[in-house]
Amino acid sequence: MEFNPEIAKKLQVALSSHVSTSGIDVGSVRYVAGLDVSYRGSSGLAVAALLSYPQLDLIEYVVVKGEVGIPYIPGLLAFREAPLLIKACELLSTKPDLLVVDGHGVTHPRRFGIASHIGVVLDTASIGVAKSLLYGKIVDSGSENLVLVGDFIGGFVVSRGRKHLYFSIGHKVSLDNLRTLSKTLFRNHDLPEPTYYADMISKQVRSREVKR
DNA sequence: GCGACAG
DNA sequence: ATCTTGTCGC
Repeated sequence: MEFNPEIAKKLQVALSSHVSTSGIDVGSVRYVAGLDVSYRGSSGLAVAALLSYPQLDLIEYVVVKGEVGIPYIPGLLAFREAPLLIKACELLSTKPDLLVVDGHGVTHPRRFGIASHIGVVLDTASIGVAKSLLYGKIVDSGSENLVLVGDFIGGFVVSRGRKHLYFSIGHKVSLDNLRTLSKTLFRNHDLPEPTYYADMISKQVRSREVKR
């Protein structure tokens, strides 16, 4: 059976009802996983980097390689990347209390971006961190640039270095949780530490394979 | 119909 | 995301 974009969209609409925006206790979070994928043609390399929280030290990482048969279609990114990322996540020896995903959560046309998708599938709290806006309207509240999806606040913009990062609610996370995380997930880079590690490891493994 | 469009 | 060297700036 081939990939059907229209059916995929209906699936997102249906699954979006499972997203929870009620908060967790960030104070009890001990492990955070950063998720990212790099490519070499149609070969995807997914990385799940596990870090301690709030120390943010790298504890372990899992790399999963596989052929990606679905093309990138704005709004349907999860169908291309989530399968490999979920596998990598499940192979971690310790279950993360929070997932930091490359991309958006509820700031999505059907309120079900890849961060929400993975969070719901793994029944784990998650947030999305994207480098550009996909959907929603930016509104300056005076203290922050919020991302509105309809009349719902799905996230906000974080200025880090010279770039803007779009933090969004994924699953089982509240706006206040997101605010706390946006201030405690950074260390010495422009990206949240979990994302930085996942991204770094992914590209490192990829270039290491090109040489052999 | 036109433009926008995560990675 | 990826193709790609050096270079400008904090």
